[in-house]
Amino acid sequence: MNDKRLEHINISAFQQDLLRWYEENKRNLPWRENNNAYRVWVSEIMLQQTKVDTVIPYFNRFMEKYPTVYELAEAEQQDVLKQWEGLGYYSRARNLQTAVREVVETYDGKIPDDPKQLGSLKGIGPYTKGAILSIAYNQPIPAVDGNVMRVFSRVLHIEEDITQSSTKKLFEYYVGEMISKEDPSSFNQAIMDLGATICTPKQPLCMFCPVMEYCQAYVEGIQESLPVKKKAKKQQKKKYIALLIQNKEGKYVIEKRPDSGLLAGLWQFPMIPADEIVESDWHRWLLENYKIDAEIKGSCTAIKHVFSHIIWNVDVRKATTNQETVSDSRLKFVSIEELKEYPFPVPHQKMIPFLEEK
DNA sequence: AAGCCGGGGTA
DNA sequence: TACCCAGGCTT
Repeated sequence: MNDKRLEHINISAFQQDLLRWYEENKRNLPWRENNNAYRVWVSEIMLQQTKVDTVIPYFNRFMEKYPTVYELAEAEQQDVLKQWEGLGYYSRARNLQTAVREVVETYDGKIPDDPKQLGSLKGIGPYTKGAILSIAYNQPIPAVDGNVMRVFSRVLHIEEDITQSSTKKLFEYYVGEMISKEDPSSFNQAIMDLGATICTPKQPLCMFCPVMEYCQAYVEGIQESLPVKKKAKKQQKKKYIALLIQNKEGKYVIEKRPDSGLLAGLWQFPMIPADEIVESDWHRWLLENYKIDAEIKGSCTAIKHVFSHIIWNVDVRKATTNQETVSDSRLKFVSIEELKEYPFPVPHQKMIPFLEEK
């Protein structure tokens, strides 16, 4: 391999300075109370593309409701999604439960410490596999995420585009060379803490960095221009009309989204794709697609919601119907109280306060 | 390799 | 706005 970047660095001294800093400065986080593999696993899934502060309350609630793999394995998927409501990337929740069920059935409830077995579980990719093996089982395996690539792109002056999959393998190689064989758990977590608190994306606090003397980018004064990352393309915009359809019993129509794709398995208020359907056709379109005959009223609020790859602009309108039942099995009439038991995506949660309003 | 998949926080 | 975040799955 290409070890030029490692020639100038004293790996053992780097490890020592990093680990000493970590011991004194590590963050006090709920999933660090112990190294229980299930807790590590759940935390790592929740932390995918999600900040620590966002995860903490979800993690605590989740652990209270599902303390071990057995409670989670036996839960209803809709209840798990309700626990995940607002956290995003809902396939994480579905995959986690699928994997937990496999652990219960195939491994007698014990989370595998074998890399091949662990990595074959649904939702456990290269990063999460490395994180669980190192943190829970103290195996010297890299756990390369965006944080780690940022830190090492600077320490080793690596200019490869970190959005490329080949680049991730390069970092896995280097971390494999650098990781402490005595305390891989602390090493991996130390890099994460360093990336989150000091080696930040913008204006890194190099003055407080425990490994600044080993950092090639700092020596060259180019830490702000690393890592190199290709720009993401802009999101496409989509317009919808969301309908709060009330019947004479005061109940509202909600709809379960398909089992795959965006917001899979979550519930929402019926939506008309306003890019495709002109206003004069709304009533007919609703009748044909939802089998609901409703009188659509004026707009009561507008909601903009930015996803990673789409932007929704939703015009929310009240509507009334004389129907008391719906023929489509993905549809339901529910009271405002009942509605709160269903998992809703955030943009639709924001519509709920407008239900009671007159 | 590129696209899909949420939501919140920051400069 | 734009960018970022303890990524993985599908195509």
